[in-house]
Amino acid sequence: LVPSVTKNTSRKIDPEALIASALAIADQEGLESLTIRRLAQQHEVTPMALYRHFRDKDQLLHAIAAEVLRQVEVPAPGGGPWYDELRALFQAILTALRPHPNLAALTFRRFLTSEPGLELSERALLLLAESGISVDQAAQFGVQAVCSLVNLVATEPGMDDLNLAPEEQEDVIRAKRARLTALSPRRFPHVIAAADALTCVFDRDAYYEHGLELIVAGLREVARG
Amino acid sequence: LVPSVTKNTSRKIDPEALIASALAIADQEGLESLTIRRLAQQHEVTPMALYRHFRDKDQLLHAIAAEVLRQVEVPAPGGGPWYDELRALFQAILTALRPHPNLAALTFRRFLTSEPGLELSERALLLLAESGISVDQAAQFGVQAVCSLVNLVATEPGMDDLNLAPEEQEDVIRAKRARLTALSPRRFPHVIAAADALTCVFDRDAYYEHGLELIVAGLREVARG
DNA sequence: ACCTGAACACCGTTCAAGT
DNA sequence: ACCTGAACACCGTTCAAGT
Repeated sequence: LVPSVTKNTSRKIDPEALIASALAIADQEGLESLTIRRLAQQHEVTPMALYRHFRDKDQLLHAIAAEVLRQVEVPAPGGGPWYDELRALFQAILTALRPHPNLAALTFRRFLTSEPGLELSERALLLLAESGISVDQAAQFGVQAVCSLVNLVATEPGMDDLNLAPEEQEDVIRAKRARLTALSPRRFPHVIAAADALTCVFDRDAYYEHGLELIVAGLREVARG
Repeated sequence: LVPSVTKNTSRKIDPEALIASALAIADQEGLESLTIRRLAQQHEVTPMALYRHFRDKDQLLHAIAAEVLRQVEVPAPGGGPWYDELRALFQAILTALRPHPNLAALTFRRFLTSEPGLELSERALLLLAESGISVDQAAQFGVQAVCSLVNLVATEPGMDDLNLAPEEQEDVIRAKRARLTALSPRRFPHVIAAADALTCVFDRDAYYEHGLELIVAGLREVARG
């Protein structure tokens, strides 16, 4: 299913090609399809050959998560108030994460354990420091905000089974909506009324815009004291 | 390691005891230790015997997540403003989740697919409707807030390896902190300054209080327009 | 109705061996 | 230095059989 971009004929593994196809597999078939054996097979190599390049599977996941974070194009400082700068930074992170919804959740733990993640964390903490809150509060709120950001992508409604065929995907969404609208209107009137929005995102850009606004608004408000 | 609370001598499976020990295993040894085979062994029964009570593993996970949500003691309506009522509801959810950090993340998907989850969702959506935002926005913001809530518990710093011995846990935290403080002070001054708060929560109650405040403050602010 | 036993198709990973 | 082959200790799950 996944087109092997670089057929390996030389029996030599290119570590960069390795994480590239790892990314491709996870994007197209889901994280559970990304296995050592599968990846080895795609590179026409023994599973054990990969262990020459990655200590274990966790390090492979670390590498692809770091790769996604590396693709964030950190905006140049714009001289605006801290919350506008922070919103721009978060926006850039969202832009990098959105093509990889299956990997988004994976990146969270790498914000403090990878080079590109640390770069982003440093910048976020700097901006939060400008807000006037304490260092400890900046740390907690920053981590919480980044977690929300990541989960905005990872839990986008209707993305649970992104690895299915588009038509099959529609069926799943319709089924979910049906289960909600079939509930007792006496007990769950608000759930029923919100069934559409709870099961599917119509305007994706608006979803991310509003989601980001909720995060930034919260930070602004707690910073005001 | 896990004391089998109910030794099974009758070769009959009690489904309630099943999910009880499933909860115990996940709590004490982590979600990856909760396997069909392990659970069957603890009940002195063949792995396949469990399939008489659960269609597959996902349904087992659903059952234990729903059980956690069932333990939420929904506060009685207090007549206060919507945000105070919502905070009280979220507070109650946190209280139920905190004893089960390894299961918290699992509950997110069950807020709309289990009886107790729907009860909580209905109440949250009702309160958000009082805030004056549209039904669709209430849906998106509600889902996002609940996700943040759940992740407050699931990603509490220093809880990554909760299944380790307390002393070993301290070592891990110290190691993480050391990796941060060893960074270049020129490139990552704010990360270094925040190293303590980024790796460990000193005052747990304050952590949850502030985290909850950030979530509610955001909702209040976007509701104001 | 409920449990057993053997088997299948997978995992990640170790270890010794090849070149 | 880098890859192979066989094996180990696991998974979830199917299927046919027992009682």
